[in-house]
Amino acid sequence: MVAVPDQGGRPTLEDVAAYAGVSRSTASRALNEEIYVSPRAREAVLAAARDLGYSPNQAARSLVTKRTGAVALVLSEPESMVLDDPYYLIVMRAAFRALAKLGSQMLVMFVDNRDDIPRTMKFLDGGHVDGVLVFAPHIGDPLATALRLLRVPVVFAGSSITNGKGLYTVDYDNKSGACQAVEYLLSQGRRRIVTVGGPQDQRSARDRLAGWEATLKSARIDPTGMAEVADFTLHGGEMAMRRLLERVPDLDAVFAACDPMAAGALRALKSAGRRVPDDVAVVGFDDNPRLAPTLEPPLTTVHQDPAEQVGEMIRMLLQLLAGEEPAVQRLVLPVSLTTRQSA
Amino acid sequence: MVAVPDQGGRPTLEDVAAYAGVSRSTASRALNEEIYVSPRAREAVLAAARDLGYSPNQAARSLVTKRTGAVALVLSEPESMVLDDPYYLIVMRAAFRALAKLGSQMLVMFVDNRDDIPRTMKFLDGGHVDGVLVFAPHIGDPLATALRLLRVPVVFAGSSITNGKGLYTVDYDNKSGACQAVEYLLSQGRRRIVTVGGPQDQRSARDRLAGWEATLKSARIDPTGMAEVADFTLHGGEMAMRRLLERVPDLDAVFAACDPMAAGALRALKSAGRRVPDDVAVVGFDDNPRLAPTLEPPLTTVHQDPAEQVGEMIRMLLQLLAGEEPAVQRLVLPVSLTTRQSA
DNA sequence: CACACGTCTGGGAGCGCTCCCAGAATGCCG
DNA sequence: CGGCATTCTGGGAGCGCTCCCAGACGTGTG
Repeated sequence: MVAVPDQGGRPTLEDVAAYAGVSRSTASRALNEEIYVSPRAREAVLAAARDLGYSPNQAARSLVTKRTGAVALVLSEPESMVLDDPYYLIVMRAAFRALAKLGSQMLVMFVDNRDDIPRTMKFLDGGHVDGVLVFAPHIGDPLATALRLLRVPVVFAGSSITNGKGLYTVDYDNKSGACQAVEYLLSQGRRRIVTVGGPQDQRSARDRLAGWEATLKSARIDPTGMAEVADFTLHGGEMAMRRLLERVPDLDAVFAACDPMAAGALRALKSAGRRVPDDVAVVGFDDNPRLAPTLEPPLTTVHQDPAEQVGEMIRMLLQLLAGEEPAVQRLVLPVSLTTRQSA
Repeated sequence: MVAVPDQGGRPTLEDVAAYAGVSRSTASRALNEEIYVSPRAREAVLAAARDLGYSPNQAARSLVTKRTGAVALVLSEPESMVLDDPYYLIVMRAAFRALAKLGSQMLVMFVDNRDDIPRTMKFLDGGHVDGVLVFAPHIGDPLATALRLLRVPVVFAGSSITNGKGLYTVDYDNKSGACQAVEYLLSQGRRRIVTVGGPQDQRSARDRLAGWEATLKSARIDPTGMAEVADFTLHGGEMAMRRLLERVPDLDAVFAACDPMAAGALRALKSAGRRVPDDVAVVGFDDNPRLAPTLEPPLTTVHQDPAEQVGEMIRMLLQLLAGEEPAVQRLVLPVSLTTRQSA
């Protein structure tokens, strides 16, 4: 905590009341838009507040209302991964906007590693925030387990945390998205459909891989040896694609578990002399607005919107804060395929 | 503001004191690591706090100390620009870490457009934060002007805001960086040195362009027609490079005002059949750790570290909060060239 | 005209903490 | 053993706000 210089006596509610010639109670009522205030008094108070440049002291208010007006957004991801992708930036902005609309502030907390956990927990449990939104995509993230013990409501993104009730999550239907992608490829007559999967310590990556495999199997196609796993980056995707080209030279389609990896696959295919979509069809996952439409050719990909996800998380948190029980504890949002030129 | 369920009586300082068999004052002293507490009492209080799961009420503390323990990080940039670049993500993480070390929280606020300004101002002036860190790179940003009226200390990144005292900024020496880049190219025997400049509504872009121009002139080289301006993106850089290749076919070096644009230039040069660095030397600006070393060939670029900048901003804010006058109001950090293979 | 009822107002209490101050306990000196 | 500094302790006040309650109005009803 840092020192603070004298703020030169900013006006209090009492000052406003005195200036307006009413009592503190009436001033409070006027400012909080309550009923049972005469128009005359209300006007006077509002004018006084304006004249004096009054703004209420949040600490004093919190002290009695037991609300902080702040929600924490916790991002648990090693630094290196966060920087490759504007994903969290989209999430942050969406969360900020949605919370601002509710008059709440967004408190961002990063958790890089185990050492950060105690401090984070202590803070979150210290009554500084009304609720917590968590992005902890990695299966078995110790933070996620710890967060379950919190006294404030918590809503998780994704579904890496599985057991236990009183656990609230919002996730996209990753498996269904993968199924749709593969089914689309099948419907186009593709049969040698390989995949570039994501890191298997993440639920979403696993689900996408499972969706791909299940759909192939139900079409009586053997998926053995048709999958490579990479790290959700462009470079990783490119490398994985090269390995696939070597192992499955006659492949005619790729399902990549995220758009950056699809971009990498595209690059590998291009340098191998394969034409997209003529020789090989490519489908991605994310529909990243900065990436998918700008690729060459524009990418067919499974559409999802992080902003929507955050919105649903906040809606759920709001219900918990109001003491209501959300209709579903584990919300799964539908996804659909956006077709462009790559497949 | 959102509703909050009953928190089921979390323990207060009074509870801890009673449990430990001491007074509220002693408990407070023990918890705040003050002097004049007997070891016996301290132990008892600490144990009690642990047993009860006590954590102090921040609102109550703020009310008397006049400190919130929070610092706002304000990012004024239209949404579209933020997403291309992990720059702000680096800034946020660095700020978060530096503030966490001081026991302060980071409150992130995004400002997309004019409409956001009144709400932002109202909040910042409402005593919710102890100080404000601002990234508002665009010259004439109305937010920057408004922020000057705040009652809490403000430190700006960059130097787009120029007039007025009581104005605190931390910037990199953009002009010097550009000079170093161009001088290096000159020392390598390059003479036809073009530049891909950044958006000229940003001080940093202007300064880099000015540095390039001044250095050429002092080497008695006419810069006329040797500059193109783009939007700090890879794609913009590629387009600008193409225009330059058309207009200045005999160019032998490029100074790009940021790394993504240098990457774009590299791409344009490659597709034009120019070899780097044999035919054309390329120098960037930023030394983006995710980009510069991974390009083909690895990029020679002007090194700067956003984390260092944020660190200095926080240091300056700390001085202001302590009521001290910082040694310099407008801190300019030195930059230096990192040479790799592209030049 | 008494009474009830809805509208409006002000004062008091209290949220949980830190700070100040008076005083108790302790140590150490001559 | 008295005196004095030093260490430690507890109680009171008060930060600025919201909420509760008692009471002062006004208006309508029997």
